[in-house]
Amino acid sequence: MRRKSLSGAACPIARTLDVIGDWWSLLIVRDALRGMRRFSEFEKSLGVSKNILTQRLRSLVKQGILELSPASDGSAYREYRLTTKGRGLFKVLVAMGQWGQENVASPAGGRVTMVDLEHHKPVRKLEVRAADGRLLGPGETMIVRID
Amino acid sequence: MRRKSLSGAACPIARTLDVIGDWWSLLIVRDALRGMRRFSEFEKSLGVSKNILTQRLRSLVKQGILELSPASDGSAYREYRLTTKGRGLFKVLVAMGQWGQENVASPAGGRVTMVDLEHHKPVRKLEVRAADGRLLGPGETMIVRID
DNA sequence: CCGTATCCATTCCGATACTG
DNA sequence: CAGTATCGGAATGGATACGG
Repeated sequence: MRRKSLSGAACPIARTLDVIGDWWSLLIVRDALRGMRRFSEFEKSLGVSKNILTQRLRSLVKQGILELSPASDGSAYREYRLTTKGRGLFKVLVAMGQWGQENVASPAGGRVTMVDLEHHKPVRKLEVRAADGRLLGPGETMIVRID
Repeated sequence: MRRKSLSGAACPIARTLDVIGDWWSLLIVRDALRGMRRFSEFEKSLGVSKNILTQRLRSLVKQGILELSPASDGSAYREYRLTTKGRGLFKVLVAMGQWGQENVASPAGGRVTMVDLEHHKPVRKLEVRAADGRLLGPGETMIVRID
């Protein structure tokens, strides 16, 4: 039988996995966040076959994570651009990247520890204070969203 | 042919997906973070068939995300407990949960906006100040790790 | 209760050839 | 360049029966 759909799950994590919980989607979003927009760019970066890439791109467009627009360089082709919804996955990718760097052996190095999601670039210095006024110290970790 | 392995990828996101980028692993980790430890608990919660669950649990143990220990209640069976490495995925799950709540229609409500990873519980009030001294305001979002 | 073993359907993925 | 069409192998997932 086929895989159960999680789209109606009460848990938002399950619903997220239902949308981007496959092998390629998040990697496509990662590349899109890096600025890739063209079919051939994704194809070369991922080393995925054309038919699979077509499937995944179509699915991401359908989900409202990517959208198609005319090419910006005047060529006859279209581009895949992230929507606001798609850019929201940046946080998920940052978390996965950090975990991977800390927990899965890598052939190379590099670290990003703080990221300003509004401007999509690293933050060098940041002061974080807890509710009781205490200043957070080295080693402490948080995910923060300002409301 | 078979799926390419991403285990040697330079990108830590790809390496992470190589470890937990399948349909069930993150949901098992989610349940483990909620306190589940027994085979039957996962089985009931996920509605997954026994053979698949066996496979996934074995894989997670092999990856060092779960570990087996004797049952704490005196029964003859074993428990699956998260390792430190496994608990590190908490951040990934929080990010996915937030994205799902904001971007995928749900049958129910509920929100968690700030989480203290050290104590694994929500934070009610938090003040965040950028490098230039500016106080972050409503709507701004960051992922922060104190170094 | 905690799996293992088997079977089957579906899906995924890669390779290749082809088209406008 | 950007796909579409088709193929086959492999992995995935579900159901069920069985065993310690």
